[in-house]
Amino acid sequence: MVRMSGAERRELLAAAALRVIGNHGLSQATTRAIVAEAGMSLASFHYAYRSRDELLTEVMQRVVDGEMSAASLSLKPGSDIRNSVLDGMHAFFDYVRADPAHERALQELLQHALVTPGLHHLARAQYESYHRAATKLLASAALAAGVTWRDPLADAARFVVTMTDGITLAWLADGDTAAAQRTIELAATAIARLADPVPAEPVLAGPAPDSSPASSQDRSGCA
Amino acid sequence: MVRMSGAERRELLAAAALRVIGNHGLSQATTRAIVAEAGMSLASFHYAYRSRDELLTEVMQRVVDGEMSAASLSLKPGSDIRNSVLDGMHAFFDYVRADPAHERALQELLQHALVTPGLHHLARAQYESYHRAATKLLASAALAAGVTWRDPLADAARFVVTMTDGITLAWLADGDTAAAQRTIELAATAIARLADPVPAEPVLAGPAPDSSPASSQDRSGCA
DNA sequence: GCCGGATTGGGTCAAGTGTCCCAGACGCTT
DNA sequence: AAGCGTCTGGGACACTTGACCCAATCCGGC
Repeated sequence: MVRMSGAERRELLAAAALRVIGNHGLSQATTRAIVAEAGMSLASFHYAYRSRDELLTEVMQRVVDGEMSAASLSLKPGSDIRNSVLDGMHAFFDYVRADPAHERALQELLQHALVTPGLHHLARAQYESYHRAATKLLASAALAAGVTWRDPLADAARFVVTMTDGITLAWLADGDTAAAQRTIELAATAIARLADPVPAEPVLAGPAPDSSPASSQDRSGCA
Repeated sequence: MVRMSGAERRELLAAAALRVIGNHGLSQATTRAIVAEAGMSLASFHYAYRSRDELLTEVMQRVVDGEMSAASLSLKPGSDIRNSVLDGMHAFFDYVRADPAHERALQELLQHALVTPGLHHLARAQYESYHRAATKLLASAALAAGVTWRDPLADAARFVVTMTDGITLAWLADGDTAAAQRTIELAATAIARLADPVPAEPVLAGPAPDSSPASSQDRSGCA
């Protein structure tokens, strides 16, 4: 097999690990299964990582850093806050549907972090990054739509992540896309209702925040 | 060790399996770990179950049947639909907080069902039972509060489960009880807003539906 | 062209795992 | 008391796993 640097191999192994976890579960993500998925040998694995635990910890760290996160919740700037949120949640859901194995992998890693001594902070960090991403998007959407959030932004962000998590879990379980989309409608309404219109006044023109669905940002959805 | 019937032993092993899964993850739920938790020997295990897979499948089936489900979402009949929903969600959350390992076990089993050939139907059945329980509770609450649900009951129920799932996941990750309780407030408002008051007319007296928090019913919350 | 660090393929080992087996004990029925 | 079905403790076996090892190869720098 072609030689490559340790850093490159680490990335390929981390990506292979996510695919094996997502398709077969964490139990089946043995070192042999991961190197087979990556097209490598065990020696290369241990050249790149000291242990399987080190690989899993790095995969989780990369998820938290956003390098391997799930769908970004994004919003299209628009005049109507509800449509903005709705568009963003649909884009998020399209991403989930495009790669459900990825979502399952994130869930498995979250559970692993919750029960593994010394790793709980990664579960917390994962949700902090989800909440941060949601906070940014809600701030951008509010600016674009000319609204303010009545509740603290952190609470609204948590509310958004609550819904994207719940929508994802139910859909992974029952595959009912139409029902999930109806839930998204209800969720968008609920989120939009947290907003108040800004009193009418001259709007200061400025560039719209960059929040395209294509950007690979921290997600504010489910694990 | 005291002798007992096969049926009794099956129940004890299933309960022990849930505890091991919740505390250490599915990977660590080996036959030896489970019998140690149950205070039995391997021979007793294999007297009760043909294999580890059979035990796990039965545990999941029992979860679906509600025998080992999570917190029941319950509602206190009241005049105000929002307070009814709020009370119920608080009761649900209290139950989650009382035994987070149980919630983690349900999550692990759900993920296992999602990736294991032949078991996906159990994941679907699990959510169907959650949705059924939520549907029943929403119907009872509406009757008690003198409201109707604008949207189809199935959609409202799915919305409820979406929120209880999301609230549970975020709390398991970051342990922020106060934030979770603020999310519950927002969720209760969002759910209550799906209701319309029934037009004023003589109310036909009838027994209030049994929906006490103590009853061990199918949950309508997270996996 | 040589050298040395980087990287590799293939193998090995100890530990753990799921499953199976068996002699023995227990308890109920006759 | 005997017989028989049920249940048990302890052990064994084949397989898998994570980690480690080593000779060999590759490739960049000098």
